[in-house]
Amino acid sequence: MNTNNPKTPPDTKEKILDAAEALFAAKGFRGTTMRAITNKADVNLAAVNYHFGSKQSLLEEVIKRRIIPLNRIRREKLEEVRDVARNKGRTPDIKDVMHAFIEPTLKFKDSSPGAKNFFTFIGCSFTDPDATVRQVFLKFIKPIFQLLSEITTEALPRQPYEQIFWRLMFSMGALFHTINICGNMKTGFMGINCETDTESLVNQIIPFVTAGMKAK
Amino acid sequence: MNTNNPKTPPDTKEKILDAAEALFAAKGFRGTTMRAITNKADVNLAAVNYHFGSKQSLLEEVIKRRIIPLNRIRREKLEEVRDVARNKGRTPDIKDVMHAFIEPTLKFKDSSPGAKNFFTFIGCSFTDPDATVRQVFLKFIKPIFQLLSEITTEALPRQPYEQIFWRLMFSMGALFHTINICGNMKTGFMGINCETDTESLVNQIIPFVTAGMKAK
DNA sequence: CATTAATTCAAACAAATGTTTTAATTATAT
DNA sequence: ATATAATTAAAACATTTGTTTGAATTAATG
Repeated sequence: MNTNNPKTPPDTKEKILDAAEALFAAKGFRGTTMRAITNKADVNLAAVNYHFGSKQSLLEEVIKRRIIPLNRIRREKLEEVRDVARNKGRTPDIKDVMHAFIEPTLKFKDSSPGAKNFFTFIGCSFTDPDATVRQVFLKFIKPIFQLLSEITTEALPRQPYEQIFWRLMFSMGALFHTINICGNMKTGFMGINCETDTESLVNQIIPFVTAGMKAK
Repeated sequence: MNTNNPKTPPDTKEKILDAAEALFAAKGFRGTTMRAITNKADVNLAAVNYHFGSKQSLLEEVIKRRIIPLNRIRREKLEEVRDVARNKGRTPDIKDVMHAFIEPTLKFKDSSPGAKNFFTFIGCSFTDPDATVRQVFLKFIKPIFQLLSEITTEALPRQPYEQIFWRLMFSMGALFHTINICGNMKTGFMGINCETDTESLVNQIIPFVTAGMKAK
């Protein structure tokens, strides 16, 4: 058995994960067939069931592989903002809070070639009509969103929780929609080249959501 | 032939449209089978192919039926904001522009029982990984988005178009995400009852996107 | 080297899919 | 009422789906 031996060339398991990730991003979970995955990965059709058990289990592994490190980064950045503020005896700046969540999320796209596909997949999955996909994502997003909403509450102590909740939802909507546009409409949309580089995209979205969170 | 005779009880075509709409919203286009549609509509399996030709054509009819009247309302409201401003020799207020687009969109949900399902379907379709669904929606949304972006440019003449474009994207993201949450997470999410009434939802989102559009 | 375990492979499986067909039924019009 | 068109119905069709099987092959172990 080859459990991540760094010497050998791309594992069968890894080849499958990469292929599935790319196809899920392009065609969705339901739209991706086992045959498409195994063809792209250049492995036998039975390999997915042999190594992962089922298509559903493969989905979970595809998601886990990227979301766990991504969530660790987001958690670190969020906690840093909170701790720095606490040490100064202040409330966190909402702009820093938004930045701590959004920047690593968008930057994540550039971290590796496969991450870009995953990034696209995230974008559609949060609103996937198929509960199968949505629930797997929600399971991983819920705790980090919990932390985000706690720190946001500290940053905006005068706003009622319901308002904070909805404004965070609006911000997440803006973020996920952006992620999705980058993934799906590269060919341009309404006369704009959507291939804007990540840096300037962050610089666009942060002022928008910050102003939105502070509104009125 | 019964082409919308108001006397007869629900047409077969209409029963199919209603059933398909509800199922597309709940399970997505790919996740909905012809058998599920015809069972729910209580018609014969062959009825969809007889009346609509194919599943794909049915999809287009489901979308057209609601999006055309919805777009007419949005267009009217947007043009009114533009014309009122012009008659006063002023630039439109961005808050009014946002309101003209968002309010009828959200209110549309309450216009009829079926509209609520369609509403949910809109939410997922804009980010559907399946190009089939996305393209049908884009075809209908593009002209109205064009108008929105023109009037927004009049309202914010000092912002570069690229910035306006992205901020509109963020606003659309917030809106679609909200639509989707209302459709899919009725059971509550993060300790908040997402069944907020439309009126207060509008009152939440308008200040958010308005502040975002004006930021800096 | 021999033996055992792990992996790959081609083929087949059962279930589900959108669509078509052909006959029965219902409505419409002359 | 009769002929004609429109609709419904049950069954079958050809594909495609995820999964399983059992033999062949490769790698690991003694």
